[in-house]
Amino acid sequence: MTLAAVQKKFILHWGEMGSRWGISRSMAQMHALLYLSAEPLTAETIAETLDIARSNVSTGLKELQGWGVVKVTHRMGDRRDYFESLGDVWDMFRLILLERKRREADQTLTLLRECEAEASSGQTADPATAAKVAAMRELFELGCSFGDAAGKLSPSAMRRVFQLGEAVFRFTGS
Amino acid sequence: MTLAAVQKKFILHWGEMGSRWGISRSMAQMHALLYLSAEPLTAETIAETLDIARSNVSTGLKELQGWGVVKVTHRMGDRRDYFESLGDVWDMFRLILLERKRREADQTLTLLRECEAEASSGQTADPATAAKVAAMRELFELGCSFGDAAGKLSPSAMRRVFQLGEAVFRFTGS
DNA sequence: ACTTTGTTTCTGTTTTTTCTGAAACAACGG
DNA sequence: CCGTTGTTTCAGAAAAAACAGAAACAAAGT
Repeated sequence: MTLAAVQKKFILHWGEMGSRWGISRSMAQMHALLYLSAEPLTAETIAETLDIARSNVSTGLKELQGWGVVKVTHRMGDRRDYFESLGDVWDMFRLILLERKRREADQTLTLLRECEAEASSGQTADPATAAKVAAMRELFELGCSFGDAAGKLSPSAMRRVFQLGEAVFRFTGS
Repeated sequence: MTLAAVQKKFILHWGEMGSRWGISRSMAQMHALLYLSAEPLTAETIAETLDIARSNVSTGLKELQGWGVVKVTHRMGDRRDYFESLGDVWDMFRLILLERKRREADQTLTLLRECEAEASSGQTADPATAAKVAAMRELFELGCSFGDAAGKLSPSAMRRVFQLGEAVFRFTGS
């Protein structure tokens, strides 16, 4: 499989972005490739096209499936797994948002609650600490529930929220 | 300077979270320490407290100032720089959001526009690619302007948006 | 002007993360 | 039940990032 210049550019940038956000470069590249591809690809094809180890592809694909952004399909008379990305960008965005919240924000919120309890009851820390921790806890609490609500939106509803943009905030402010 | 158990816990977790989001562990720890601290600290104190190299602290503080979340202050009769974090979590959130958008999303948007132009005019790529790139470009476009709008909100307004949560989306859906 | 105090830059080291290739494993058809 | 085809696991290698310490640099007081 040969990539056009545009496709290469897109895939490389996607890989770069991934690595800045704590997602391994090759995994992000696989995702980009599958997203651009008109039809599902085999792990073998992906490995050849991106020139990365077969095993690495296998691991990455498993991980991408864990995020919910890649699915397996099959063809009649072909035992191989074919992989395809979600087609809808808004759906992908939604899934990544939710998953990331679940893995990181929820866990942080739990810890912040523990800290808050310790800080307010404990004698060791100064009172300022307790207040700071509480403020942070509130931010994460509100952020988590906001994220949950956003994650329930349909792709079209989410798109509309983004489109309205400032208008949404004007509504809130009034 | 000695840290209470709660403070250590908070700082270590913050460092961990940072590294998952592409921010170096030590920088995130410095930020956490300054956030918790009731008063501004010198670079020296930070280095001792967190047990990291003085030079590393210097670099990290510069970077944190670049993000706008840390400021320098001074004391009468003391030549040293004292560093303090922003006190308001919403303000910090806002700044990080904006800065991250500026550094990553804007740059991606530019690239996507280039790709879109190449994909639609060029002959090399299949038509599916052009459509996929265009959809992604739209997502980033709307996301960027939404981010800009959100970044203009005052801390209290932002807090209100988060609090309203689902209600905001119901408004949008109607 | 020089010394003291404080900050930054830079190079090499360490640590962490990512990736590879081989070997183990699984499933299916003949 | 064995060979073929495909996937996964794992230990070690490679790459990237983060970090330490020394040396250079800056500024201010004396």
